[in-house]
Amino acid sequence: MIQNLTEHDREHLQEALGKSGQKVTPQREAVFTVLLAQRDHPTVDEVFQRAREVMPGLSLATVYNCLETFVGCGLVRQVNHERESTRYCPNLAPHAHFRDKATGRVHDIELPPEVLKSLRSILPPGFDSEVIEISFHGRAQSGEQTSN
Amino acid sequence: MIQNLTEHDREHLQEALGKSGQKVTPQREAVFTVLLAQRDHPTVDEVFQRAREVMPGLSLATVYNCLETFVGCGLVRQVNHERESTRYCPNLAPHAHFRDKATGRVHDIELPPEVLKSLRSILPPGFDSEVIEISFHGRAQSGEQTSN
DNA sequence: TTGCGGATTAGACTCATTCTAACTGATTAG
DNA sequence: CTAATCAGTTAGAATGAGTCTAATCCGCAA
Repeated sequence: MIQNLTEHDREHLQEALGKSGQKVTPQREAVFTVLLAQRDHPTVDEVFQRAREVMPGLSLATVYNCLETFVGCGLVRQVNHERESTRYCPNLAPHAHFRDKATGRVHDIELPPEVLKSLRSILPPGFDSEVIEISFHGRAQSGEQTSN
Repeated sequence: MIQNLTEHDREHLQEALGKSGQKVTPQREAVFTVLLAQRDHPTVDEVFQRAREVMPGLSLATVYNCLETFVGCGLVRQVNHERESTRYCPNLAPHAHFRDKATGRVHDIELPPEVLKSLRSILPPGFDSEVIEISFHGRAQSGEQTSN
């Protein structure tokens, strides 16, 4: 189920962590592996359950720590929808999120550069934004897949 | 500080509540008044504090109830930023939100129809969205006001 | 006057997240 | 080699926004 990291992914992990003076640990590797293995925007708890299959001693606190670390060094994005539990997403390309009302599932929606640009353009002068979050909420015809 | 509702606002409240078979109560009036008096995206707790000045017996649970009711009948919008406490906004025109990193304050950003349209257009067929939330996070030069 | 139903209330409860303090294990300094 | 250090990990306690529950209130209809 959960593959090991490819050489490429491991390097990616190591480089990103290294840049902010942090190390690859077995726990971080396990959590990162889980994120890449199934890109369905898991919650912390889901990551925890999945990672435990591979590393039974892993603690929830560590999963929180790892995910926070990854967010800090730009390896993954947080996805929030209203007050539901935070989800995590290893897709770094600019994209929006669509939450399906019926299933609760989250889909990535590609965000073309020109749309992103037009969004940035609505900010009045003096406002400088680093992060834009766009989330749709509605219904997807069942079977729609934008898993990515 | 907290004015009474104008005749117009009271009618607005009554009509919106009435449409979903609910009544104007003193508590709902107080909470609505607070929302209109200071459009700074207050949290539930802030609404609670402010409304209490005018109606000391008011309970927190009621504030939660009122706000939920208002959201339900389209009188106000919820504003969420990451996992911070939910804020409430009586601005019904389509707009985005900008959260100032430094102050935590939330500003409304006008959303021109064509930008909204271009956003909708990125949804693949089969995705049908009722709600779009757009939030910026960054710095506003101090003094910037988009209070509205 | 009684009964009904929606609204309100205080306080208990939930649950995601954060905090704390102890522990581990690798690396460095003496 | 031994000790000190330090990042990382861990279990469990603490936090806090939000929800639930059960009792009460209140306006209205029978």
